[in-house]
Parts: sequence; C-alpha cells; structure tokens
Amino acid sequence: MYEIIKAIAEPTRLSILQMVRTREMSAGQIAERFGGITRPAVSQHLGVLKKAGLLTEKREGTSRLYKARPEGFASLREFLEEFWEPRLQKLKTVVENKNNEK
Amino acid sequence: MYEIIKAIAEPTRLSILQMVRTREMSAGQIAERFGGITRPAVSQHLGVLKKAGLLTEKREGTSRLYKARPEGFASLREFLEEFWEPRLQKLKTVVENKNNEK
DNA sequence: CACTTACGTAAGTATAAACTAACATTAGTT
DNA sequence: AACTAATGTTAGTTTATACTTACGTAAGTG
Repeated sequence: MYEIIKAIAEPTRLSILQMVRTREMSAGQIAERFGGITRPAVSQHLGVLKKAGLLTEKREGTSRLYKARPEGFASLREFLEEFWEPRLQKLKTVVENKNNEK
Repeated sequence: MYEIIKAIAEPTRLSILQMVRTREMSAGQIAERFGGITRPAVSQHLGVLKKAGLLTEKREGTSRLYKARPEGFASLREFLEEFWEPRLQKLKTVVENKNNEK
C-alpha cells in the first residue's frame, strides 16, 4: 500500500497515470510528451508504477502499451477511506464468526 | 496538493496522522510512542505534516498539541476522486455561465 | 532571576530517489 | 543474417529526504 502512495507522490508519474487513464499508450508516445526528461527516465517511472500495480503492460510488436489499472487506484482510495473513517471491519468479522459458532 | 501526497508517503508520518486523528496529542506524547527514532526527527515530521495542512497546532503552556485537520485530508481525497473520475467541473461551470448570460 | 520542561531549529551525515549516458534485448524488415 | 525500431537495464552522478547531535527558545516553577 505504502508502495502505491510513494508511486503517485511524484509529478512525472502522476502525469503518466493521467495520460494512460482512459487509453493505451506506448512507452515512446509517453516519453515524447515530456520535455527536459529522457526516455530511460520515463521507462524507469513506468517500472515504478507497474510494480505498484498501477499499470498494465501489453507487448505489441516491438512496442509496449501501457494503461492505468483501476484496481490499483481503487485500493489506494479504499485504504485512505478506511484510514480516515475506520469501519471496524475486523471487529465486525469477529462478531460474525462468533455468531456462526452458535 | 502534491505536497500533501508527499507528506503521507512516509510511514512515520502516516502513523502520526493516525495517532492524532481523533484526539489531540502533545509532541512529546507522539515522540514517546516511536522506538528507534529521536524526538527532533518526530518534530520535523510534524513540521512537514503541518505545512501540508494536515495538522493543526495549539500551544498550551510549554506543550504543543497536535490534531489531524480533516479538511487537509478531504482535499486529497477529492483530488484523487477528480483525478480518477473527472466530473468535467470546469465545463459545467462554463455552461452554467452561458445560461446566466441569457 | 536561575532552573526546568517541552519543544523547535540548524548543521552535518547517510541513504534513497531521480536522472543521464551507454549498453543490451526483442521483434520486425531487407 | 545484418539492420532498424522500440524499449529495457546498468553504472554512475546529482539531488532530495530522513535522521542524529548539538544548540536555541518560550512558558512555567522555586
């Protein structure tokens, strides 16, 4: 979880995520859109995002197409929600199990 | 906004936030609960959180009491929501203004 | 006013993150 | 098989972050 937060705590990566939120893009297309940053740097950012579960990678010919992975982002939002307004989910589960034992 | 994300992208600071989510705590009380980390380090983390708008500080005698600031956290969640599922708020505003002109 | 308590702040250091330049790899082309 | 295109990976460098130790400060206490 903490890996996800750190992944989005960087402007370049946040931009990348936004680019590929609704459409697939190749690594090259993504890199083109950045001024003052090299292609390998973008490639490394893509690696961080992918490792955090925020991107899917699909190989197509010599290209690699990236797209945001909604589940990764959802888990972050769930964490923040639970962090801020705990629903006592664990306690609820314990109580339910107790009832099942009867 | 980016300052907020970076602020929570650190385990110690996330722990601090959780500690003071529902109650006020003094800097000393917070520092006590960490093993293997000094008081000044905690103090610096408190500074980062405060600067990001995630904490309020209240002086009481020689102590300083901290408490999480819900608005700061809310703005992060709103950002993430808007980031992921844009509501076209700007377009909506433009349309509304057009209507008012009539 | 000296002393303590509860802090913050500054200076310096170690570690981690972001970046570039050079090299490696994999798929397609002639 | 040699060549190009698209991209990843490695090594090394710079910059930023987290930390510790030492010092400064503001509010209360004898």
